[in-house]
Amino acid sequence: MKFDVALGTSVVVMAFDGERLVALIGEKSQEPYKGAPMLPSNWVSAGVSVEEVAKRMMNRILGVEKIYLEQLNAFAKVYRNPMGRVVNIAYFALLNWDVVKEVKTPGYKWVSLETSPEMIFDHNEILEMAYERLKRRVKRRPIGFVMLPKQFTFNMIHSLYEQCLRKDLDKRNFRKKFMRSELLIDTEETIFEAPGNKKPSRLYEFNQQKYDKLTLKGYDFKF
Amino acid sequence: MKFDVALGTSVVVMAFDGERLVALIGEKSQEPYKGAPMLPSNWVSAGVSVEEVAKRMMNRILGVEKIYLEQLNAFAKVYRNPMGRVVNIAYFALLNWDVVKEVKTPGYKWVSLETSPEMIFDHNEILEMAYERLKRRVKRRPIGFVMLPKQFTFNMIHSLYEQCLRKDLDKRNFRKKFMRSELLIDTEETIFEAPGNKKPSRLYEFNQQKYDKLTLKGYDFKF
DNA sequence: TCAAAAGTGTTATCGCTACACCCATGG
DNA sequence: CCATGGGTGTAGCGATAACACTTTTGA
Repeated sequence: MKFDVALGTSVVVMAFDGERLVALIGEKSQEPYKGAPMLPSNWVSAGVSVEEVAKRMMNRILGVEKIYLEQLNAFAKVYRNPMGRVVNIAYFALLNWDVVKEVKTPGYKWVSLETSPEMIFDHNEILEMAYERLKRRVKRRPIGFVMLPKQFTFNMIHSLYEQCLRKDLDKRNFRKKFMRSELLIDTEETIFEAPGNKKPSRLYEFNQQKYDKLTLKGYDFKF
Repeated sequence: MKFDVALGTSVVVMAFDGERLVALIGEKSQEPYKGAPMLPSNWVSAGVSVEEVAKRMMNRILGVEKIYLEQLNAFAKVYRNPMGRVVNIAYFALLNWDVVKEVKTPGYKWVSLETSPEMIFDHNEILEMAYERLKRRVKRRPIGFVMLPKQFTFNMIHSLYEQCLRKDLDKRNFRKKFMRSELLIDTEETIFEAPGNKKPSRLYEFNQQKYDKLTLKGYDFKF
């Protein structure tokens, strides 16, 4: 048994800025390719958990403790990193825009998923896989909510779904489908989504307890 | 950058013996835990591809070249292996029973998925994740066919699906649904599935070309 | 002609899709 | 009172699920 492989982790962090899906991009701090765009990444030393490293990194860059984090894939091609055999266990994270929009560490920035730059190594492939994963997840689990504030309008979740699935969704049918699931709580409160709007929008909350209960009984969310 | 992690791979190999789903189990060849049940596994040295190692291992044990292989997950917990930090990139493979039923290397054997033994480290968790993956895959991709002979009867694919999804499926509805997809070719041939059967069964083939063509046009298989 | 497995149709219900107008409000 | 965005209902269609008998063939 030989210990001759380096371990790293990259995290594709996604959020919804109200208009578009955005992803967090950093830049390489050392040669080679110093300054080149890359996903937020870290080495993982032998004694610590990969997930822990990913979480600490998110905390450092965005100042968040709680985070939706899920393993994406291991990227382990022999020649993916010219420095040697580096196995990258990539994660995919979803965060609430209001909480993370200010970046705490210089060098990182949010970019629209559509216009992400070319990155080092196989990081574009990782980003692509993360988007595909999001697309699938959003259809099968009520996961969109982690990208929205605790209370949100129907328009928010509607356009979030349109962005995730990259297609137009009929407003009425969308509402019906979500309402049928009975996973939303009508808070009876309203806000003006944009300044100057004529009519306020109702605010909803996701009913996590109900979802957990239904899931136990074999319910599966389908969108 | 420190190279202080060992890399290994395990493969969950599954097949359908006509009655049940089966998985390939090996045993540990060295202390500690010599003789203990484990998934087929191998070290991966720094210069070779993980997938390549997995394929070579399958070739050695089962004598197969072509194989349906897909990455399952990276298992990388700090304390998963008492010998040190071992990252295990696990794969999941599906094979045609007729081709693989004879095991070429002593120490390996097929066991029913239902009665799989307790294994070393986190190998039971890996097996469990592979089964869950199969369950999902089988619903969204016509993947069951790789576990069947080129020509198969409706009963075969029917009971394969029942085993994968672990529930009874109505014979008529199942047939209708599959037929509607038009992905099966009726070979016009028949066989007696079991010796002594009174009536022969029709043989079908999966129409891979048609599936590929439909997929390009945005068709998605749903079961 | 009988036993055994293969193969076949119909109906009721449900969810999906497509589509257009009214409502509440602030300016 | 009007302009703007928020919010609502219905009808047709296709998919699903439940259900039992007929056909074929070898023995």
